Amino acid sequence: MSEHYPESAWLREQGYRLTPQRLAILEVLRSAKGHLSPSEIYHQVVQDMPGMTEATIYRTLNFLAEQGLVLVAHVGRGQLVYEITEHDHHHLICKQCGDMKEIDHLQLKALYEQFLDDTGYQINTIHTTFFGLCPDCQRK
Amino acid sequence: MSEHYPESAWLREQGYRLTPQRLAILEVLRSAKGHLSPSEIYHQVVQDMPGMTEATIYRTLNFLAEQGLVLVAHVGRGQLVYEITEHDHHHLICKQCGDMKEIDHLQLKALYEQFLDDTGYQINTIHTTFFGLCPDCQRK
DNA sequence: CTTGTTATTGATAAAACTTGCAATAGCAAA
DNA sequence: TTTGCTATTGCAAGTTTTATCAATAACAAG
Repeated sequence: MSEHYPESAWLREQGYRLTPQRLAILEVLRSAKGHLSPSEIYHQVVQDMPGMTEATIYRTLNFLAEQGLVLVAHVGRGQLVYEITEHDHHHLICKQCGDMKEIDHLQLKALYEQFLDDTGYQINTIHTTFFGLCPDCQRK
Repeated sequence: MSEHYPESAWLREQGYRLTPQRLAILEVLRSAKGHLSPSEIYHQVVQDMPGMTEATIYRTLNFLAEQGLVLVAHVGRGQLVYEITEHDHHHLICKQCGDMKEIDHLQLKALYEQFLDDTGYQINTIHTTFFGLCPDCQRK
């Protein structure tokens, strides 16, 4: 992302600032295919931005996640991973072999609407991880 | 949980051992209502078991989660929380005020079966957290 | 372009979590 | 009961993540 992306204008409207650090992190996420962990992001960003701190990485990722510009996912064990918000999707992960499939958001839309009816809750997090066994691992 | 719970026999059958540490942690989780964080669990367990280490808490929680005896949940920001596997349920959490509702597993059963049809994946993790806005926070 | 406000960063320390390894202790089998 | 195997623990060091706070720098307004 650079200055002309729509997110930029939007952030400013909210009273937030467009810092080089935020732009760099978003740029890395945007050009990445799939998930990145905080340390992966750090190592990529620090190359073009020697001053970058890990603390800033964590703070910025939390901030961007709250703003909905990036998605947080808890895929498997260990650290959380982040990815740019592009198309609404979810993950289906094999606990055995780690294989990962994407689930289109449309498949959950009906469920979300049902939650609204049942509980009055309006779902907005958009990202859900389901764990299971892939067909191969079920056989073993 | 103590020696006579069914989990005990099952663990032994798998070749795992029934240690006082595991029993104590399970006992704390069993008598707790709702979620506990690792440090909460530690502070409770260490009272009756002075030797208990935090490293053991983390290792044991991961172990019990892998075995399916406890559920891990990512409720809100910050650390993961754990609870005993008793009735299958999920969580619906308000991102604004933190209010939490339980969702019965039956509401997701159809979805899980659909995943099996579409992808061949058999869901086994049983615990999913949905984030959204509760009715009150939607008005503001 | 200059200035003032304050959101954001960097640096540091603290907290949370993980890992490696030698010593301990479950428990199966004799 | 006693013995042997090895899963598990405790300890200590290492890594990851969060919190604090003074200094910096976006950006709106003059």
